[in-house]
Amino acid sequence: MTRQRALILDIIRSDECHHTADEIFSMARERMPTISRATVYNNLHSLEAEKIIRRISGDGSSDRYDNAFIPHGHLVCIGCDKMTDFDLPELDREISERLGEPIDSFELKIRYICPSCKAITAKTE
Amino acid sequence: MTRQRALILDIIRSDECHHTADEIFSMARERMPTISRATVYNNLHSLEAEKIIRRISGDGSSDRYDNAFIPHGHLVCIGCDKMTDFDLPELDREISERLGEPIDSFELKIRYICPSCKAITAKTE
DNA sequence: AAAAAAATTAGAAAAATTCTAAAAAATTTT
DNA sequence: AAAATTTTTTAGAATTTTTCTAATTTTTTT
Repeated sequence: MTRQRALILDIIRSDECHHTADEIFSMARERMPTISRATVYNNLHSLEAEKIIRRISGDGSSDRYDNAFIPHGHLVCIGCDKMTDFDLPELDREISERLGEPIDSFELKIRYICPSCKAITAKTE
Repeated sequence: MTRQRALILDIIRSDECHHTADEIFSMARERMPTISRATVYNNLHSLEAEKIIRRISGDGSSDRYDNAFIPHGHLVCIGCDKMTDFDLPELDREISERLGEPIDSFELKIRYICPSCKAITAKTE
């Protein structure tokens, strides 16, 4: 556990949003101006491999990183692109039952129109 | 519907595997040597927007494209990286019930150890 | 058939990620 | 605690992936 690794982990943990590698790099730079981009990528990979954080595939854009706690999915609004967590405490059990095999992990992304975008659409029509 | 667009769609439809944009470009080149990379990307984007095909976020690597028929998830083996389809005909209804909102679409990736990798692991131990 | 609109092309540009080799930091051994 | 070893970091180059641009071609409309 190096200072760089601790910093990267702290950035991911102290913020409920899911940041891209580049955002994490920029935020890390503010607190440690010599940190290298490669270090950020290296640590994101190793932290992911150790299941300390989770990678969320970017919908088109870059991947994002998430604090890996309880299993949950992600709601992505097709209007404003905002991403929010969606609790799914039973889904991993349900999947492995349906599959008949134990699973390692899952990633679920749900595209929908968020309440505030829905309100805007309703007003315009 | 141009010849290029038809070719790209045919490549995606005539193969059960899920290819990356670059693979689709290479396959398209074999059949139409003048087709441009930008055309492949443009068409993949528009076909996705029209919901004729689906994009599957790449687990680390490039995104892949899939024939968008019935809702299904993807099994990805953490041993050999192979990706297979996994039928989930009810999941979109279940999600929108749990969410209390209609959804546009979902993408589910399940990481597990496939039967053949499991057999190899069992043998080695 | 001419005009307008849309799509394609090739290549440049941008963005995202990985690689490399040297230096620094951390860990282990003596 | 010093030396040796291993691991990590650094900076920047290189690679990979995707997007953009402006000119051309194709398609559609008038």
